[in-house]
Amino acid sequence: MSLFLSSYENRLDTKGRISVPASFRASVASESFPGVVLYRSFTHNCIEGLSMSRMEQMATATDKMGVFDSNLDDLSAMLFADARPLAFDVTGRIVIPADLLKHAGIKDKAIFVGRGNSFQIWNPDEFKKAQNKSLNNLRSVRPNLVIS
Amino acid sequence: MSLFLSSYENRLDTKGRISVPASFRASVASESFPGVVLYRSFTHNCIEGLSMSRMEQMATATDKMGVFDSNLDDLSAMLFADARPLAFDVTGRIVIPADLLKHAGIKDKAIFVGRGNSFQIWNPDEFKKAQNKSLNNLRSVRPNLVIS
DNA sequence: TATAAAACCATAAAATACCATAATTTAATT
DNA sequence: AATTAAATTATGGTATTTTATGGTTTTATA
Repeated sequence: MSLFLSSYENRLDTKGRISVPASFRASVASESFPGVVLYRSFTHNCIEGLSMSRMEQMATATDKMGVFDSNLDDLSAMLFADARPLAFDVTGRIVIPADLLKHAGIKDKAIFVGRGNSFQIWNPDEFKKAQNKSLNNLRSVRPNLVIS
Repeated sequence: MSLFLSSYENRLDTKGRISVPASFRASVASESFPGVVLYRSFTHNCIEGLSMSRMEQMATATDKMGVFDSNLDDLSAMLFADARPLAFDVTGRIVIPADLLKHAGIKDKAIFVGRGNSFQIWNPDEFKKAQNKSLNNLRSVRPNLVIS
């Protein structure tokens, strides 16, 4: 799976349909499930997005940790229960469920934001605000990302 | 077998019939047994659900762990003794046995909750409570699920 | 023969597939 | 470099299918 990069603002129609950016579609083009998996972010007012194979990796990871880990129980309860597999239609659109839209405060416009191995969907205005906040944090904290 | 994802609230009719969500039916569509296996959860007031092939995997797993682990013996005794294979009818419904319904406190509504490689069936109100609890736990503990 | 279980039939609502067009991007040509 | 042509992408509306759910009839069982 290639990375989700860059940001794209698209419009929702009356049925809640929205085009997934062509480059994001290309990122999951080699997958067996032709679509994406969405769920409500635990930490932000936005929607998280993943490929199905990534979701399957998570299921495998939970298996390995055994049935009786209670923290894991909570995590998978939230994640798998909330996850929505959404297949692309012929033109590359998905219908974002109403409760996800509500969680992210999305009405008629949404911005798809690349996050590498995942992506997010935001209300465009909310995203700008959050991004400014992040930028200010970065300027004061200056965390270090170590490669390899 | 594809993952059980998302949550679906359905109604029980006067005969105790309830539709298994179409997407869950699709998850077991390639199986030789056209239905699911249910048993009472050991940890929650809900019903656990699996595909038949997953049940067979568990049998294999218990075998591997040896015959002389008494805890495991108790576990598998409960599990296999309590498990009910339920075939779908033509429209994709099952009849959940009365003792399982009682254990989960289900009357006329039930919610099917995806758990990745398995699923659960809850009383909708009880599930909301349990999910809120999980969310609070997660926010304080922040467990880390490491992939690969 | 009474009772429960399974098969059968019907329908409203929701989800999905289909078709058409506008806008944008990319490529080709002058 | 500017203009045109072609291809891709985004968007809008409609038609069809699937799904959930209610009820009835038939078959099995005690």
